[in-house]
Amino acid sequence: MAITIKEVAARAGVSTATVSRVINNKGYLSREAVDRVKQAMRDLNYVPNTAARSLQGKDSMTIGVVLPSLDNPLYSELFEAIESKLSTAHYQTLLCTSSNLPDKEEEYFSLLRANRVEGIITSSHGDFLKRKANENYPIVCFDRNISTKIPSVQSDNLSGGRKVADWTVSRGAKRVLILSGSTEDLYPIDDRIKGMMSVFNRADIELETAALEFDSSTSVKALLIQKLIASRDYDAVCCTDDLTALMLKRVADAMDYHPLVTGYDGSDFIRTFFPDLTTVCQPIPQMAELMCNLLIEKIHNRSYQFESEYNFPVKLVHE
Amino acid sequence: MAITIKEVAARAGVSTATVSRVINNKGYLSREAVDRVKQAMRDLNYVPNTAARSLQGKDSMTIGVVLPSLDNPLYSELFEAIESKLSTAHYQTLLCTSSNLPDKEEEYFSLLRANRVEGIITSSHGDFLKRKANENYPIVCFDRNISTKIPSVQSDNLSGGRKVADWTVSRGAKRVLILSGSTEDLYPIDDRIKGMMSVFNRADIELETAALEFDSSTSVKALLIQKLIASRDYDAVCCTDDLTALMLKRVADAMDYHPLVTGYDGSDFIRTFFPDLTTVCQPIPQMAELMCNLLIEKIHNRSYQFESEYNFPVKLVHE
DNA sequence: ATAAAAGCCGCAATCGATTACATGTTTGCA
DNA sequence: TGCAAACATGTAATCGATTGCGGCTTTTAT
Repeated sequence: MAITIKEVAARAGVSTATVSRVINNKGYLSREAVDRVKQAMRDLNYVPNTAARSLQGKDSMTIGVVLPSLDNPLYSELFEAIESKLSTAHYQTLLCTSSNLPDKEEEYFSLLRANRVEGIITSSHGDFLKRKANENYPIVCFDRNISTKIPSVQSDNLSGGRKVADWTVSRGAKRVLILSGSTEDLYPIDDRIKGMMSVFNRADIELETAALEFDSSTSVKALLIQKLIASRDYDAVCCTDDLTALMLKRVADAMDYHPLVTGYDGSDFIRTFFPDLTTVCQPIPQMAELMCNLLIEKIHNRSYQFESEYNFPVKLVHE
Repeated sequence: MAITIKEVAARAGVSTATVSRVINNKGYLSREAVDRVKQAMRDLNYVPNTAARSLQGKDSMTIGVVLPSLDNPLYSELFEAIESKLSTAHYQTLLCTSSNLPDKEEEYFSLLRANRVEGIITSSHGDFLKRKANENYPIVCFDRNISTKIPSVQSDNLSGGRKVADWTVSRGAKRVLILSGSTEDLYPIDDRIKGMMSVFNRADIELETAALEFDSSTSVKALLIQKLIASRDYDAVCCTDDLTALMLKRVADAMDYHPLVTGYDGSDFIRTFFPDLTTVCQPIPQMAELMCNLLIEKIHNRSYQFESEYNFPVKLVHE
């Protein structure tokens, strides 16, 4: 068994209280006591038991983040922005990824709460979140309308969808494929598509839609895409996220087929390394900052009432 | 304050002992007691306090990961691979990112240990790790030779460097720039450069080296790179990581200057979306798996002695 | 019918540290 | 010299959960 404070106290010939004071450098201490305790700690190779310490119930000053995955730079940038913001507010940040599995999401929620995080930022859509909605525990969602009690910080997906479609129409497209990166009926993607459709329908565009299985490997996705565009029927493909757009571009390029392509998300990474991809850019750092501020506000004041949605404007970027 | 076992017990009309038995499914329990306790836990949204539990010597079944950042897909893929592997071994995983700040690394180490993680996987190089080396606490490093007591799981950086250089020479380069993504004298990058140099020197190549500040923004980096290659003096640039290589390629393309370019790391993401970048591919999933296995072994058997290095072979990929 | 076994559950000690409070000693200053 | 403030340290309660022990009740077996 590991050395405890008692053994240190015994060896130094003082009480455990004095040892604790030395460890925390708190209260009055004589030079001599400090020396003796420190010597004893060194002699015994003492390491304080952190579990016992945190049982004393101080604030953990820690916030948890649950994201589906880090494959998409959107999420890694979001996390980095959150971490950085929370860090300046003297909070530490713990991240868990759920691979989009609802069970895992819930398990990680429990883990974080068991570890006494003071609040959670998430992009989960698990139903269990609905159940948590009434707890008044500080939770903020990224781009997920779970409940009126849990705020969704999001960008204006409808408007983003419209902008993409406007641009596509303005470039003269007549037959368009809307390609979703996920088969699930997810909230934000849904709105993006709605936005696109509202424009395309009015413009009398020939429209088709398709979706990829979220958890397919990249090579399977490539094959699916290949099948979808084998007919070369479309003169534009509007994707609901950048990675899908890039994948499509690659596959199409290989076929020497060059439809207009648009993505969605506009992470820094994508814009740096694929500046010629037309995409809708979400203000990730600002969204991260708002989520952090909302969460901290709620932590300090449990009766704080969130709005149910916070919408950020988006902008279309193209070469 | 959070709900404790006492309040659950009160609401269910039983003792804390019974609640604890329900939680741990241990000892004799009546159907009725179980139901009442579970209901009370649900009603109160009870989450057990891990600190208190681990004070009783319970395992947390949680492992911590500390990485410098998630900007590089190398790290996000590494993390995803670790999480997935640990998940099948019934461990949960917590991630912290340190922005390469030694103080933050140390703080996050303390945080993770306070949360009773059973071991830590990290890619930190903070000196504090050296101090921890003697504690016999389970730690495994990714690509960092900190101490003989802490194993470094890495790929063969020397050989990777040589492969890059061989390829560059075979393509007829005469004047080469070695461009490092970091000014710090970091272990793995160092070896990569050594490997490159050993080949270039023998082949009588005109060689220069340069390094970018690690924490500059992408736009600042682009400017620095622009300055470095303004003379168009090199017919090849060997970078110590893929992101630097991509950045260089972009800047050079914009100048209509097309030297040979090589990267290093070979993450899935880069290979999928930049298949024509010549790079050295590290077996990330395998490395992640070994790190997990080593850590778990050490957790189960504290007297297990690690090797000080585990080297994986690398392969050069080019179009 | 009756003892032994099994089932159910509460009391209270325990884990290792922190800290309010109490007690005793010095020091400072009028 | 006297008395309050500052200093030094110890005692014991406390944090939240676990668990050995013991007592009471219900089965089971003979």
